[in-house]
Amino acid sequence: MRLTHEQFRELAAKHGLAVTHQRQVVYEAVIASHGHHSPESIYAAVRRRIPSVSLATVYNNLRLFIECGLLREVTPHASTLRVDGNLEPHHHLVCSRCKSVQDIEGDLIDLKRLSRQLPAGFDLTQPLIEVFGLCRSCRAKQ
Amino acid sequence: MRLTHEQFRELAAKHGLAVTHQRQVVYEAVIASHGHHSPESIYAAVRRRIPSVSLATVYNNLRLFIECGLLREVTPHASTLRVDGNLEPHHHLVCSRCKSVQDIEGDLIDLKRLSRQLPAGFDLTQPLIEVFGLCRSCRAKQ
DNA sequence: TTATTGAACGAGAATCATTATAAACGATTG
DNA sequence: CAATCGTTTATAATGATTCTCGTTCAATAA
Repeated sequence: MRLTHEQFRELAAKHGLAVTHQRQVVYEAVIASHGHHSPESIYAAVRRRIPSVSLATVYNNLRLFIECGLLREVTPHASTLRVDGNLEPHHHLVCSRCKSVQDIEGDLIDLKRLSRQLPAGFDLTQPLIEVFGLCRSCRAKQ
Repeated sequence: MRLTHEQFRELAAKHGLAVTHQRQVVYEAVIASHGHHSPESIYAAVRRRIPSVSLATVYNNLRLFIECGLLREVTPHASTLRVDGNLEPHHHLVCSRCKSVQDIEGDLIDLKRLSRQLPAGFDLTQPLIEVFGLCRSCRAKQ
């Protein structure tokens, strides 16, 4: 805990973020709970240390941390359902900023190597792969 | 259009779906508009042919088509935000059914080959890759 | 240390996408 | 023709997320 404490102060300084108690605790809650967590579950953890915290504060700080690169977003798609009628094997190139999706053809992946690394029982029925980055126009805007 | 007409009747027969006018038109709207579309935009397209259609019908049928495999879902994550404090390079294995995410290590991808296929201007700042399939427990339930 | 100021916080309202419910409809079968 | 079953419609409900606004706090300089 001491470590993330220091770590957060450094990161905050580097990104010009004010170090508030709430931010510190939100950050520590994410780091302490390994895995991929929802705002609600982080809120629950933070509440144990700051009972008066508000859910909006958790959301605000998670967004802020993601934007600064202190955290990664594990759900980088558009927030509404998208469908694709193309059932041919192809992969997706997703822009982390504007959420646009482009198709790419070709075998990008070494399937043999991948299957060796898969955890037992995971079934790659239709190996759709998505690669994330910045699209041309978002990169230009930066 | 004639083609998707036939195509849909065949697909519907194969999956035991009733062929209703609304379904036909929803399916055709998705296929006709190449790309990755939201329920709202499909609704708009369908309305031009069936002004009385309801948005719920569009949602119902998109879900149905996805479950049957007539369409692919382009937003296969949990519907709530997830964050990850692990900034080390790693990739994700996502279960298309329960939306769980596991980490995998290793260079899965041939970056040289990938960069050759990238459209101009796309920036792979942090090449996070996600591979979709069925996790062990969802496969067991099938 | 204290005063100042802009940023951050908390509470709750508002918004938006999606799903559930119930009534009406339509096709099919007896 | 009546009964039935799945589909559609309209609308209500839900759930996640963002916004608003009054209050409080952290950073900075005196």
